[in-house]
Amino acid sequence: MSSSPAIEIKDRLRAIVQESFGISLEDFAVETPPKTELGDLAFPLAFDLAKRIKAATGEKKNPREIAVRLSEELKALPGISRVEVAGAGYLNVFFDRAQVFTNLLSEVSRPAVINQQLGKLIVEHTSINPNKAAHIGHVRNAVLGDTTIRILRAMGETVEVHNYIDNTGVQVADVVVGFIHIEKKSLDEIRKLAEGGGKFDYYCWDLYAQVGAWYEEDKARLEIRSRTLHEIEEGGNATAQIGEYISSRIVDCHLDTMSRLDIGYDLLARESEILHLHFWTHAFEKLKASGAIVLETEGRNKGCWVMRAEETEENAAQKETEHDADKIIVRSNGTVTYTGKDIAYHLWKLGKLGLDFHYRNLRRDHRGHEVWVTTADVKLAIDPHPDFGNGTAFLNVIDVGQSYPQANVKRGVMIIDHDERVARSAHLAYEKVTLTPAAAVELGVELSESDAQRQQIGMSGRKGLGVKADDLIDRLEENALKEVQSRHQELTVDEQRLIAHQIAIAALRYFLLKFTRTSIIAFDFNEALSFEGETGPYIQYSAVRANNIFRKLGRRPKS
RNA sequence: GCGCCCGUAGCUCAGUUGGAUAGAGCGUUUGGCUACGAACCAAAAGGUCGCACGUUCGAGUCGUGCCGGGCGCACCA
Repeated sequence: MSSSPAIEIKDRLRAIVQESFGISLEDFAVETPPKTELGDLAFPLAFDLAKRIKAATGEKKNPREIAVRLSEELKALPGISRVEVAGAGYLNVFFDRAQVFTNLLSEVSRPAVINQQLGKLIVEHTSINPNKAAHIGHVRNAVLGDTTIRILRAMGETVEVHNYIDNTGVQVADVVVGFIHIEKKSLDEIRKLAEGGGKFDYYCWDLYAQVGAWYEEDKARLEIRSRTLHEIEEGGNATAQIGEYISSRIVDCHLDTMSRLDIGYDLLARESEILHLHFWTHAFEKLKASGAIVLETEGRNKGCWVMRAEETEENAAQKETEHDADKIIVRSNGTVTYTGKDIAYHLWKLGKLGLDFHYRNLRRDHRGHEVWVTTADVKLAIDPHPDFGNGTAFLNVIDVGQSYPQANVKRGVMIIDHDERVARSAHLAYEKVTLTPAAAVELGVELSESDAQRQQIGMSGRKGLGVKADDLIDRLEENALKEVQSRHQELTVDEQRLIAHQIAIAALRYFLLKFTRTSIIAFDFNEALSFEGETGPYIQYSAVRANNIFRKLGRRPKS
């Protein structure tokens, strides 16, 4: 058997059906019978065939008869010990288990094929605002992205991993405001603080929450925010320097946190470069030339360049009424919205922009892999560098709340160049991680009466409410270390720590993946810290035991 | 108002293109470490798959309409 027994049998069945009934099948169902006595695989195919034969010829066929005929043809296939027809027409297959197992074993130990069917995929994940420590919700993003990448690579695909750094956004501006206007610190003082050994990302976490409260006290202070943001966007001034320094240090912290989880990146693409290297100017021309955006000369959006909502029959009638889904790309004051900047970035990702970043090395990560970062400064640029961008599709791991802007980004890119590479690009959406009231209390949060009644409480960076990633990993490692020490006193402390670390990250990664992407995870400490039952450590335990069995057999599968 | 997501055992969740008696973990109860590692295993109890109608030989799964919870629909990102 070549690939998997199920696929082999399916192929054979497809051929039999074509030959015997003249019907060409697409994919069809395989299932596991409810009891092992009924077989290893079951095909409810005969029901479907009966229906199709009746539709085509009007002839009524008994599903059971069809199943019997299929079973006789199928018996000869190697790896099958027998085939039975059960119930009203199920086709149940029994494996020659020894042979199937042996084949599977050699299959598993074979190296991954080089597939490359999809060209170079660009997967963007993590993309945390560089103004405070990463929390558990950010880790859900990173783990989902990293695992997707591992699966694609295991399938032989080529993947380039991006982490988008929004270093010129409002969130960075807020922390800059905190340092300058609340703490009255100079760049040197901030530098001293960041390099002083404490956790700078934790410091900013608290400061960011303070800034939120500070604005609340006096709304007039919001003027300071927009002025600060403007200076950061423009660059080349003292405020921008502070912003640059803070966001870079926080990115370091994020990379350290992600390294603990064995997550790495190829390229950090920074928003400041998208601005300063005029990516937008080029994208703007393309958007205009393709007719993707139009300048409104009247109405509410007068003076803006907008991407018109897709006209469907349903909304055509509503077009004139109050709700209008047109997306503004350029504001009437001439500045670009985030959607516009993201369209420019995505055109670059697919090699459709006609411009490139400059690049420099940032660091080697925990695996010794070189991480690159974009730069606008030619003097800092390192050449040669890997060929970034020019992907054949992009996959963006971004929370589901951004489905609407993400859809607009894809649509904008699609209008400029309508090809299948864009069509198969996608927003990999996931839901957020919230806190159970119990978890919030454990974090020392005082709950209002209405909050205590709720099933879940949203994390809020602005309020400083959330489970920091490093704290959680620390707790997991401590718990795991206790367990390891109680079982393996013969190991050195370093060995114990290494094992505890591996167990801890398995627990966390598995915990974040075991839920459907689109379901909200209400974070519970007990559940997340558990090593028993349906957990990562249980899978590790199973793998270790299986390996020990192979070792005792005198051979082991390559992992 | 429009759109999206969620609703399945006491709790947290699986359930692939519609298929046989709706599953797992946690928790509860019972039993098991001189056998392949007890971070485990064996077993018991536990269900109006939110509600209703429809399509189908067959619906947790598809359609329509409701109910409950959450989130989008900015000249924010």
